Amino acid sequence: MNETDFLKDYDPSAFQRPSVAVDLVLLGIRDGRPAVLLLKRDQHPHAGRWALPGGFVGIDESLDAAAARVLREKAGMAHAHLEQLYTFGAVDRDPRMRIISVAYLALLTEQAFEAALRAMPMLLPAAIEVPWAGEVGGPVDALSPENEKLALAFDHAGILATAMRRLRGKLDYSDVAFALLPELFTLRQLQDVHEAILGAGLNKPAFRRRQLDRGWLAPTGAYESGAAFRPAELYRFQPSTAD
Amino acid sequence: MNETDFLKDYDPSAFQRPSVAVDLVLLGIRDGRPAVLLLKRDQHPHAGRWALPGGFVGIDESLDAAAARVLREKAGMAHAHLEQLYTFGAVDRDPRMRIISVAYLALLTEQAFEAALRAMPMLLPAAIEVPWAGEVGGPVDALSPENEKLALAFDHAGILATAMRRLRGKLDYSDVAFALLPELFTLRQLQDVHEAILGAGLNKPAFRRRQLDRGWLAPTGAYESGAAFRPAELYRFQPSTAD
DNA sequence: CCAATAGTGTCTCTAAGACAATATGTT
DNA sequence: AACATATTGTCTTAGAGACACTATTGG
Repeated sequence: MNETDFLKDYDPSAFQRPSVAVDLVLLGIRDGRPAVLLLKRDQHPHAGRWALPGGFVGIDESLDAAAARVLREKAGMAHAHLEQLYTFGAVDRDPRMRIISVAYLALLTEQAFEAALRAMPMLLPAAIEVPWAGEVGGPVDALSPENEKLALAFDHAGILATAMRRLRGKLDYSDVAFALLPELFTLRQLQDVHEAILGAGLNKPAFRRRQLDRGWLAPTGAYESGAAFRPAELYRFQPSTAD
Repeated sequence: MNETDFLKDYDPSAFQRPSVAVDLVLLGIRDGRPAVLLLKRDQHPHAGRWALPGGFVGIDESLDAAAARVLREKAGMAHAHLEQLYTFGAVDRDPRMRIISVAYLALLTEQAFEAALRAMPMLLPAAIEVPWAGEVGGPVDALSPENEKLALAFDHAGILATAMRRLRGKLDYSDVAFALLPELFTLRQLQDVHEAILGAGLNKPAFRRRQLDRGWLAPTGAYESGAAFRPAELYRFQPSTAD
């Protein structure tokens, strides 16, 4: 071990430290498409571009706590499914200074998504267009309500692409889909969420079989109302006891 | 936006910053079991416990570059499969000061693992015992060459568990297994790697079929030598062109 | 009864597990 | 030839896709 290494290990405070931030991908389903909530930057750098809501991590605050705080402060939301996504640390990702960003994925129900829009009117709901199939990855586009491509700030387009890849990847082996649905939902709604995330249609009988066999769905005996046709049964998500 | 937020956004340098480090899970297969390279801490805190090799991230160094540097400096290794794992940011994970650690998974071939041991004799090769089945997760143990449980420093046991969960999770849909094998290998060696990571035996004909159907394996026409029985054909990993 | 969607039955096809047979090196 | 493992064949079974059929509600 040379002297520089020793000093680094012994007293890292002698070295310049990067800033650490969290950025949130606030994701929901809107009009049958995945959508994200963005903020317009009004200052340098990237003024006029659209950014993910974020904030610096306090010195006495865990990463998860910082993400929960940003969710509260920037989306007016007390709770949501929140999971760490990836940490972005390119040296020049922010031209002002060295900022390492820990990206989080926040999953919002349709109701929560709309509530956030009402609570924080400066948020823009942007549809996410995922041109690639499967879980392999690639770039994605964020579209304005007028269906125009939005210019994203910093490396946030990459963060968004990472979020979609993660979501597609774990959709069918995990329970994330339920984080996008209300307490009670029909099998059709569950399938709609899957299809929106995957960007592809699914086989109905096979989908039903698989979901019911998984043992996560508890039938309530209640049925949806208001439809002009046969109402569907409402289910509730019941985390498996065996797992 | 209140004044505090404004100041944070405008001048984060006015706030205390955490230190950022990378920690590496140097993982290979040894004696048919997953193994990791550890360093004994000789100083406070956690003196006497075993830690993952790590180092602070330089102010002009990307996270990936920092991980590659630690790989070079602490394992004497120029190249290895290196992927970001997860970022650990509990406030009290290091009693000295606030240190956020970006964990990386480094996959080493058996030859590279032994070469690292020769180049850096203070590294200890510890077998990893994974008591849980499948990809669900849970704690793991690190065993000394004498098969005694090792006390790990900081939250490194959690990092190790995360590494094993990640590895098991992506083993059969990704090409990570090949990062643990030499240039040329037999199907039995490939299966051995899978079985070591999964901690379970696999059906031989089914394994062969699946691997060959995937299209990643290029037969070389050459055969292994030195065995006291029928030699197996050697294959080479050929990244798929279609993907 | 009609429209529209919920929910089910059935056939086919693919892929995995189980098990065993055949192939081919060394000694 | 005996041995040990490589490689292949085949049977069975589980699960997905395709497609069509029945069920139920409002009008």
